[in-house]
Amino acid sequence: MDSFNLKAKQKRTAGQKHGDLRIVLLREGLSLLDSQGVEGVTIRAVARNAGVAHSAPANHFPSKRVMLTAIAAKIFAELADLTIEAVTDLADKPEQAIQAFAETCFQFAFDPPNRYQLLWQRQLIDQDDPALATEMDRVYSALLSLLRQDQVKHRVDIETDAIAIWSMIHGYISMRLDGNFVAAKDAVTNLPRHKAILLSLIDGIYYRDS
Amino acid sequence: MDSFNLKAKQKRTAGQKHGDLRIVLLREGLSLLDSQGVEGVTIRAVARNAGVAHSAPANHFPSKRVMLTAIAAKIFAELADLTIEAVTDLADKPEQAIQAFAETCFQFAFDPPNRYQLLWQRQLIDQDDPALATEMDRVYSALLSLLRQDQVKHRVDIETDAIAIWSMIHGYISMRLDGNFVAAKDAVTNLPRHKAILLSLIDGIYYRDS
DNA sequence: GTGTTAAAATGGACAGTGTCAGTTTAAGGA
DNA sequence: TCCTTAAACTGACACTGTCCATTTTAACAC
Repeated sequence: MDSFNLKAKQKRTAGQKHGDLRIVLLREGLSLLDSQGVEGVTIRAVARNAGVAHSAPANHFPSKRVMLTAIAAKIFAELADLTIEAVTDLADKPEQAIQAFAETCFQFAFDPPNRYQLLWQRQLIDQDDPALATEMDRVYSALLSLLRQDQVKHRVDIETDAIAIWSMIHGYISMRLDGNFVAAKDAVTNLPRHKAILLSLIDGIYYRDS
Repeated sequence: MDSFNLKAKQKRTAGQKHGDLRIVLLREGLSLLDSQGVEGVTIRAVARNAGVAHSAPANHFPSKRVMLTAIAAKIFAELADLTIEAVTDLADKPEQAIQAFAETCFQFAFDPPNRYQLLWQRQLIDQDDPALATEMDRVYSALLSLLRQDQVKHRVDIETDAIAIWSMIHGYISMRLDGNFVAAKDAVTNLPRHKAILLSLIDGIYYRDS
């Protein structure tokens, strides 16, 4: 009933009913993504769940594409935070760092299973969006700097190694999310398959020419 | 004007105006996929291009999903033919065979760029469709039998190696098609990057423990 | 030839979508 | 107190996939 409420009021610009509809819309969009998949995230459904008119989101997102891009940026930011944290303090153990990086991506992609897929749907989001690109670069840079820090003589370009690692991680996740692979253990190593597939690649990178 | 025409007529069932609208629809659908991407493939657009009413396709495909699945099966069949042909006569040269298999996938995915993507859109097609699954298995089996034929002692399960190879191929293609990677040459080997990324993996598979 | 029949093609309708236009509401500054 | 302006509203539009009743069409039995 005093300065606190006053401040809150002062932050609201003219015409606003919610404190900040944009934040509410992003939250409801993410909720719909988790519960119904990306096709459940319609402008009108988001507006319904937020309790506003079907055209209210247009004031905050000029198109559905922009709204989905904003949701994807949030998801990317979370992935970037997790991967960067996972490889911290593993700079001198590149093989472990690669495994930790990959493991983080796997867990992130499989746990709430609809989020990861949105990140790569070019028809739905604008991958040139600056906010999105920044977060995407943070993930890729984490992997790249991890390879730069170690002392191994790379037979191919460091960027090629990074692309190889990322391609395998992303490819395996994509196939799993599409339902083409199932979670399984490798028959020889008894490791979960997502760990086992990295073995050959890491061997190829770190033990070649030896 | 004789038995040949008669046979053609006898094949047509009652009510048909086109010789076989189903085939025409699949052709127009593929054409729209190539020219406008998967979002251009609407039932009504396919019907328009085929010169029939918007509801005519319903007689041949009970839903859009089924129609897209049929298109995807055609695409998969072509990929299967190409990959199987590519590894023929390379049974005793597994490394070359992997490269040939991968190269075929790359070319197929990049040349008309919209076809490959449809194959993995679970929201759009039914990957449990028998016709589709059969063609999908032909591709995977080509890779799997290629690994089974050679005499290398695998440190991991053969299926794990197959999944690793396929994950990398599929992951790289996906990222390229999404616009996240660009065609480039590896700075060290001077190979196209899509060839270079396979090097580490093949090294890891065929030269480990040596 | 003449009906009969059943598949195929038709036009119309429906709910849902993204987007746009015009209108109303409400907060903050003059 | 009035005015400005951003936000939210109602309503409409074209488009989509899907369903419906109807009509057309070609093969078959007689």
